[in-house]
Amino acid sequence: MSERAIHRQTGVPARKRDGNGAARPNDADEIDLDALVGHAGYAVRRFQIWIFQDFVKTLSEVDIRPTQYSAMTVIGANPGLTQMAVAKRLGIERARLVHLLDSLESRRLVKRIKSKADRRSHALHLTAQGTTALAKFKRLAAEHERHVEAKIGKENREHLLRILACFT
Amino acid sequence: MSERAIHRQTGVPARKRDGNGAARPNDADEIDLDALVGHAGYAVRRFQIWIFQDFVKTLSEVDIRPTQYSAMTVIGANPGLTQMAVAKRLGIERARLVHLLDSLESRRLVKRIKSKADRRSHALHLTAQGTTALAKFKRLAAEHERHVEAKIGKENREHLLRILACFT
DNA sequence: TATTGTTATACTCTATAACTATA
DNA sequence: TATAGTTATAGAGTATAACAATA
Repeated sequence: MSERAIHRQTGVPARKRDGNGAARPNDADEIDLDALVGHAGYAVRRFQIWIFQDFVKTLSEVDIRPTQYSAMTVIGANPGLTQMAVAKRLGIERARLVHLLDSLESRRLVKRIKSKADRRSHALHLTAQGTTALAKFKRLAAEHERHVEAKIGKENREHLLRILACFT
Repeated sequence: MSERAIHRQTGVPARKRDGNGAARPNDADEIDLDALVGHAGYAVRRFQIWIFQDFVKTLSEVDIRPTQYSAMTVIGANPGLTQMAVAKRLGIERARLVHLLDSLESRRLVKRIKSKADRRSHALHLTAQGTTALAKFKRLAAEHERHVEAKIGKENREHLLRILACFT
């Protein structure tokens, strides 16, 4: 056996020459991220992917994704909002919100009511079923939040929320 | 003029009844985010969108997006990496990386070299032109990073990097 | 004229599955 | 049989533009 480091899982040499004159550190923990380590955006993107996947997994039994959850939460707390208001508040394209509400409405979680004051717009409400469901979604989302806490630490999570409060 | 609060920009009444019995706080700063304020994922998502857009805008003159930048940076610092190694290290699907490299290769920024050691794989390198270009991309990315610093503060940015270091 | 909701299009990104050529 | 790269597909998300109904 060579004196060269062997990858723990694959048993493949961690580094070798390929005949093109370049070292090939194809073992993930040896690859230099270079400038990326100083970019907040890179860390945030990786974190966001982790959070997204944990959220989807934790709420998989109710089949609710983050954007659906955020829309229902805002509608639940502010019954009667128009689609424009929800879209602006959450930073979602109004065209995108149409499909999102279509899916929630077809599941009888949300309803659109024609506004009498401005007949162009809809007043958004949770259905009775939607209200019950949202309570469960919130319990599962709180469980997801505990996963975040376990991953980065209680104080770090709270600090993060304070740092990013200006974006909400 | 009514005594009711008027929206600063639109001059539209901030709150009104729509005849469906529900208050409609359709003014963005009056809408209650409810449980969302306690979710790290919501804040992170909003932050990530802001960062993404600022990055794309700051690097628009060179037409480079965050994922392209991260791939070129890693290839530049680790010449000879295989596609699999880059994909795993950056958390990109290997199928997605194919198209990403196609576009970089067609712009003569990156080249694939058939590996002699394992003829299934490619060794990735920057071209001379790619090396020069990456230096400019890095200068612009540093400028973007200063925008982040200006937005959340120097210390908060550094703290954020430390908190999220475990995801890079 | 401007706005709300809608439809449509295009492009990015994520997530798979399957194919090929190699190992 | 397993892996690297590729191709293809589907769904989510982003970014536009245009249209009908209404203001």
